Amino acid sequence: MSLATDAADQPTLYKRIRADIEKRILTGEWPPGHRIPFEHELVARYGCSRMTVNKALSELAQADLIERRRRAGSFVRRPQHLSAVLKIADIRAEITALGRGYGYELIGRKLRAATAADRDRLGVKKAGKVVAITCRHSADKVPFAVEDRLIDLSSVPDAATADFSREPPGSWLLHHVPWTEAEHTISAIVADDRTAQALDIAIGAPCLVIDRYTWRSARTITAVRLLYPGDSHRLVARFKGG
Amino acid sequence: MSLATDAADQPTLYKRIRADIEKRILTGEWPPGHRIPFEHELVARYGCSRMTVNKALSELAQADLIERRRRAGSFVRRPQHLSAVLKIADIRAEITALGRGYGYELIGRKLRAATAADRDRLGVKKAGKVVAITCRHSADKVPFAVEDRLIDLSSVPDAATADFSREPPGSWLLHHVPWTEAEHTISAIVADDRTAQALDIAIGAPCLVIDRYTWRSARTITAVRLLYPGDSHRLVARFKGG
DNA sequence: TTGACTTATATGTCTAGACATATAATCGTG
DNA sequence: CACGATTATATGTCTAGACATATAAGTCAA
Repeated sequence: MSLATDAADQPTLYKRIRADIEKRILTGEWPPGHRIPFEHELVARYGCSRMTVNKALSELAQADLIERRRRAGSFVRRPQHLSAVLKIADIRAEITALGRGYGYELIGRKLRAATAADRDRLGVKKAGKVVAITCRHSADKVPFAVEDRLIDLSSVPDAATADFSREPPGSWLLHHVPWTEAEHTISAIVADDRTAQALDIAIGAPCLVIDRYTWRSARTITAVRLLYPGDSHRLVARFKGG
Repeated sequence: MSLATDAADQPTLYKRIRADIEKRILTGEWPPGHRIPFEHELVARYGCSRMTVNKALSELAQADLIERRRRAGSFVRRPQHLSAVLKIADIRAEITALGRGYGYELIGRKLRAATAADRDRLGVKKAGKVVAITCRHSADKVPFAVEDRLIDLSSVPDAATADFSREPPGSWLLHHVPWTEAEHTISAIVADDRTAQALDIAIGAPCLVIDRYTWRSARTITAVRLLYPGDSHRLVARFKGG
């Protein structure tokens, strides 16, 4: 997101092209919806090959600054305001990567015909069976997060027989089911009786909540709610422009 | 971020390569620090040109999943754990985009020599003056968030004379100061007396907290803490694989 | 042992083409 | 005029090279 355009900072051509366009977008000179020049126009303007321009535009597209449409051109996207993007990952990998000892406990597992609440939560009209799983993840024996998950068995039949007493469902799903879309919601709640006990915190203590829904081409796979102790666990992200 | 590797879903080669590597990273098969195969090895394995492999790896690097080092190779990055990436944007634009009426109130503004706490919060050794701003954003007259901000005047001298009684400091900064790096931390707290009053919620009610630090090439620009009512406001992100 | 120099190598960027593909725009027909 | 078929075009992907550049690793001298 650098605004610099001088050759000293942007030695390479494609970065300069990218930065030039980015600047016009960020300053509002090219508002959302504005069509940016066609590749062949930029090729002419910068006197380079199409691949160089394409690399610049592809990166802007990957960063969601522009949207590219075949035959139509490339357009400035509406800014994603305060949208949060959480990389999908399973908690086991997260804790292990922190160099802490990972612990897992299956608290409950139920296989049942989907109730109205289940269908609502999964966002499906009619559902057959679902698996409901509650489990706890800990780091160095300290409760790290509690997980409350629903898996749609019509999308993932194998989940009916998977052994979740040893492997966390998140890890299992990541290995067995590819996903194409996910949605995250972050919010905050105060711990109720059950949550407080599971996380070993006081009733009324703040909790960070992440709700994640995962789809595979319009089929719901799973809905999961993760509860973290809000005053100890923090989600940190650092990112760079340029 | 799809994990699919079948040709039906991943028609193009570079996406398949990217997905294959991503899967190994996300499942933990290739842990942080692991060196992924060299470009020429992937070229041999997939039987394609180097540019195709390079495009796959470049995108993974842009997504911060891997780090590329000349002469050394490409390495799996430490996951930003459950890292949250919040696109920088100001609340005014966010509320307006939701189609709701934006309201703004400056609660307090102080220009002062930086105290020890200020320096600590801004992460600077010695600082001259700072501006401390407290304000409230509302959507359709309902409190949306309270903002508590510190601006380093040695980095942004103009902020001393800016009129924050009408324009929110976030919007002002976005228009006046380019940033190169930002860090976000998300956590949860329960509302204290002052927060509860500002957000018109009960004391002890959950609040979502976003702390944001912004730099411009190693110079701290601003530190801001945003408090949202945790049970009403939600940060949502939807993203796609592929 | 240490520091300076050299070399090998993996990535970084770029080219001038190619064919594929989605789709906006046009044309033709009922 | 409405609607289906055709065409033109911008992007999507890919190739087989090229030279640049940062740097890990090895070499050699003080």
